Amino acid sequence: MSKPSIPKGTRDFGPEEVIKRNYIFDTIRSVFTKYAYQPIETPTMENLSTLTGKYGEEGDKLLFKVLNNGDFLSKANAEALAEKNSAKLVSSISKRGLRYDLTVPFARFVVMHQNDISFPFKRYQIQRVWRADRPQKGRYQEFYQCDVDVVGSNSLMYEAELTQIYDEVFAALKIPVEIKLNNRKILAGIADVAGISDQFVDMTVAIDKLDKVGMDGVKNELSKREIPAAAIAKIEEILQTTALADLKAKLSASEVGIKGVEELEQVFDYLSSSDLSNEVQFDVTLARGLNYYTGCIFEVKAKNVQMGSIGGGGRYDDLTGIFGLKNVSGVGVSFGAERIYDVMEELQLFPATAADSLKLLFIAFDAEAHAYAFRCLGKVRQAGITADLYPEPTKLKKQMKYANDRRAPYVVLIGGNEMESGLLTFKNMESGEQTSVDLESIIAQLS
RNA sequence: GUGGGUAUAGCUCAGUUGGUUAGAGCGCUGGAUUGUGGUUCCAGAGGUCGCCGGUUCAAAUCCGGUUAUUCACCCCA
Repeated sequence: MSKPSIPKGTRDFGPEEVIKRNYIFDTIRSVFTKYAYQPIETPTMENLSTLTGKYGEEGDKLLFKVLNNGDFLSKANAEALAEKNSAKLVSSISKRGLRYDLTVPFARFVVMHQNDISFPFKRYQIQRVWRADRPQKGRYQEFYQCDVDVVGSNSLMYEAELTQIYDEVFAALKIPVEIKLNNRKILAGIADVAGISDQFVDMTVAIDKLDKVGMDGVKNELSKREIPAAAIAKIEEILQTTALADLKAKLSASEVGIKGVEELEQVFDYLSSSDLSNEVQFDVTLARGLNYYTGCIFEVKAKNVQMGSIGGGGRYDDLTGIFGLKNVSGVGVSFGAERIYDVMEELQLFPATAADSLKLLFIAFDAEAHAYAFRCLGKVRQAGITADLYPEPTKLKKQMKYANDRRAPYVVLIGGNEMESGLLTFKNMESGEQTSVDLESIIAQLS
């Protein structure tokens, strides 16, 4: 007999974990709702054509494809099959794939329902996504994303609003964080000033690693990507800048760079009067790998913990363009629920929840008492108390052990004496004390 | 896609230069206690040593392959 298992990169969640995870999702959801974002859900599967080509060449490889139903092989591309060319074969045997993120399905959703949507459209979405990546610590093939986006407005008010959302969620979860802001236009300005506009992407990929490899590592990466030494020196100089005002002077030669600085200034202006619990700061070294971002970019890091970012996002000017709807700007951020969970576990921030899973367990000595206990159980539940009855009047030891394992704080024991007198044996599992009281006073005590 | 680690009881893991009947802790079952759990004591059940092959008188142990899993890199949340 082989042991059962689950696919690589997937996980089971026990009751305790689900309760904790729901605590995170509920907190996030309640903040989203307060800021007037609306929930949507999209299918687990999308048409493969919706997904392919949206995440780069690398991303296409990481898409989970769903095999067509029926006799899919008879319809397969014979040539590709003979060549054993998987990439070429895929389109003829798979027309669907699993969701890779929530942003692309959202763009598809907006385009499909554009006539039913009032813009600006503010939506949030908390669903699972799948990636056929090699799993490693904190990275899975199946995981949740919590996205909140607004499309159909260029207003920088939303950058400020999303910053407030980040601040409020992490304050509610009691995780001290650092919220970092930057603007892709500033990065474009840097490339401009350094004279390497055509190597902009290479530059951002290198800068993005600053946290991990340090300034020397970035310089190394830059020269490996064939960026001239003079440009590297210029980039290094600008990356030392911490104040937005200083940066403006250094980027004066670049129109787009100035624009980026001004945008950020306006965002900070919006935020100036708001009461934030966490540090929000400009960080010129923040780059973010994703290339569809065109304006402000966000990243959140937990303080006092060794952990990558637990949230990120940015503005994208033409998200829906690939699906045929031009000139719709969007801005959104994402919460890394799995990492937030790990951080909260490490900092022991989860509230005690075990008690509500079972408050009172009835234990019966014989069949007659069991029927009696079942009637009591109904009354207790009617009073809104989370209660249960052990399913058979078996040995006390076994029933008590179950109460203990479930961490029930109270137990009611019912046998002949109790049925005769109407006074039930009510036991406090923590102190071990027990008293003889009627059902009504038990209900009164636990309500 | 690239590179490394690991695989022994339900779980976490020991297991000597290759040598009788492969161990521990936890968990499980029973008992001490026929109306009392969490503590304690006693007893018991539970293993194709991932799989296939090779070396050897002899393999959990050495070698090759294979599968699973895990960590790191690329990339990403």
